[in-house]
Amino acid sequence: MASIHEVAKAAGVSISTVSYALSGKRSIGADTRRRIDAAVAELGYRANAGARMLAGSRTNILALTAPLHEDTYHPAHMRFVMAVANAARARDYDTLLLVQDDATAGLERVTSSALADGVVVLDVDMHDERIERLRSLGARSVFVGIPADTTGLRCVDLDFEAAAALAVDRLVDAGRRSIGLVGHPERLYGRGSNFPLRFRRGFAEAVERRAVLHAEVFPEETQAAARSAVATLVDGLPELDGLVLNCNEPMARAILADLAARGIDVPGAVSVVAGGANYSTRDFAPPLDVIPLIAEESCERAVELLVEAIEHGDAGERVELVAPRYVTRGSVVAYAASEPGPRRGARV
Amino acid sequence: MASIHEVAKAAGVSISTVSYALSGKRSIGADTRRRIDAAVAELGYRANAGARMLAGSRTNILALTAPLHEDTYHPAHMRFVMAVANAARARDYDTLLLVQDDATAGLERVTSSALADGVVVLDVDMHDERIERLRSLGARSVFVGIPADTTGLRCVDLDFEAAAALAVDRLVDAGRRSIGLVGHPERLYGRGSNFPLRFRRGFAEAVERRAVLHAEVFPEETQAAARSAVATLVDGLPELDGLVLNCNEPMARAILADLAARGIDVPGAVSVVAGGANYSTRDFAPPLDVIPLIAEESCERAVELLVEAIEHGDAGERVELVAPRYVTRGSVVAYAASEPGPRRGARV
DNA sequence: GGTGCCAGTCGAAGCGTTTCACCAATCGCC
DNA sequence: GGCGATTGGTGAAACGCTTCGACTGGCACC
Repeated sequence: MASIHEVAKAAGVSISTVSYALSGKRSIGADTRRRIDAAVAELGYRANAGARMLAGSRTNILALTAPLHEDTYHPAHMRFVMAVANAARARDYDTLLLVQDDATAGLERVTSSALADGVVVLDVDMHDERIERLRSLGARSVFVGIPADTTGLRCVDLDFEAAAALAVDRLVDAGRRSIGLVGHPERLYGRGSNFPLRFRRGFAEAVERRAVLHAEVFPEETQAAARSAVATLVDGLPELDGLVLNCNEPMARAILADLAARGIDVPGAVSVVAGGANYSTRDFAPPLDVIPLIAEESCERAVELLVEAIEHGDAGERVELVAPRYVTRGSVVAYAASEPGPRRGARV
Repeated sequence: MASIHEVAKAAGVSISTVSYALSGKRSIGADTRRRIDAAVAELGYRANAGARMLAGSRTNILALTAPLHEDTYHPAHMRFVMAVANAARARDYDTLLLVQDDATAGLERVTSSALADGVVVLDVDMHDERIERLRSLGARSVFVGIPADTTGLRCVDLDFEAAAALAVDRLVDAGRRSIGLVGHPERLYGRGSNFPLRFRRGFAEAVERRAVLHAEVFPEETQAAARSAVATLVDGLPELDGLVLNCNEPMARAILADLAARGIDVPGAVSVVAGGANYSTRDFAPPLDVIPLIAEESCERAVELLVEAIEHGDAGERVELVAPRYVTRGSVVAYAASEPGPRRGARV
């Protein structure tokens, strides 16, 4: 309510002095500064946002475009939204939420009305319509996820290919030679949500490179599909002794439950790793080794990049892949020395 | 980028005419309007947000304060956030997200800098610290949830007491006489998230009023707790033939699974209703009758109330309870005529 | 043919900042 | 002791919009 004018009067200085004292863009005498601080505290002064935007041509607001697809996994989505908002706040930015149809349409509004200084793009599709939109608007933006064509784009994401490779490597290093992949439902790969695709590619390359047997399944998100997925793997890969999970939490649990029901010992007979998982595997039975997908990590880096671009006018293209980290919880073990053969022994 | 000045020049009219044409606050000649519209389209004009805020002293932004407690159920939380953002957009408002510690601290910032026109408060505690904060800031706000003291507050929420009563009534009307309640973990009632409390109270009153046997359990969110909860109910209420669920989805599933494991037939032996549920019960086995907690309903009404207050300066206090709706899916049935006795018969 | 009214248009005064250009005093240095 | 640099301060010009008051024709009415 109080304006900078009143603060200036109360402190006995000019308006511009108050502005400089508050922004820190010029040095201010110690005494003057004290009087200004006192006046600000006294009056509970807070710069008017609209005036600041108008004069400063900066809003300190980031738009967050977060559509919700039918197949979006809500808890994960939530984490990313929160993570962006927190990262923004840490750099003194507020976050404007663009959801549903407005996730695309709203870009024009907030961008060309200069409501937001930049845009954080969540849940990126391979050929995302927001890419073109943002390009034509000339808006500063950062993508959390990697679309097909990244020219001119700022992107951050977990390195899913490396994550898949890491999972395979650990299993192979533990002596596993027949490795299955449980991926997302097939249709996801079509639509072009791209991380499943990258993980899948990473897996394919890794099993090739390590020259091990392998099989892949992409079950729908039902218990029945989980069961038949396990059946497919076991039938198709009789020596199955390693499993990489790149699916949602309920599916991961269902797979484990089915393994247990079949009397397949984890990790003895089949060692298991969850890769690119946005959930905790600590309370799984057994707790799973995991290469986590940490929302905070990607989002913080993304916001950092965007804010840098906004404040220092950095141009351009940049794709940053966050290196995967392996968390051991005991679900991958080497074969016991006394038991050189694979699963068959343990199975009985 | 283009300013109103350029639009005015292009249309051959004055700035104020453009402003009036765009806001509709004064009538405009048909021809003038046409020229202005053409110029706007041509130039891709969009009013500068900062300037508009400054001059109009309205921002068309709603702040959404949505802290995430440890025990917040993410998917539900997500729904409410989305619902608010959508409702706001439908009324031409944008949504600024205030999360975590900023959920409280940010209120001062966005409010006294006139960044937001009003505040939507989510996840309301019985004695929420944001209440005092908002009161002292004199900010327009609406609470989705009902705190202990509602004087001077605008609140909207599902009528959980009525929901509980409705659940009990349906069971009793179906001839059920021994009704159990599965609530939230005990600590939730202490902390003062208030809807569990209201549901619990509604249940207590209803079973009293209908004079039926009853028991209540408040399991932690684990499978083991679910099992022991069922055990407690069955032991404490040997004739148990009706069950009201006011818990999260995983717990509800776990309870059903345990009933099945015990060979207790749903709905024959025990009829079940989920009350105030924020999840779908359609794919449950069996699908459950439900009194849904619909985020969109509460949030839309809340935003409507808030926007009304902002735009028409409506003052004050108002508590609106959304009437519960009962959705039948077949998990509540009357006893078969041939089988007057309760559960025992069906159990064998 | 006044009088009053209304629709349509305009000019200009804010709104509350930031920032540029300018000035005065002080300081260090040869 | 004179000169340039530095420090701390000021006034005023933007920034791009909304809105008030004033103005002008045209129209209806008696």
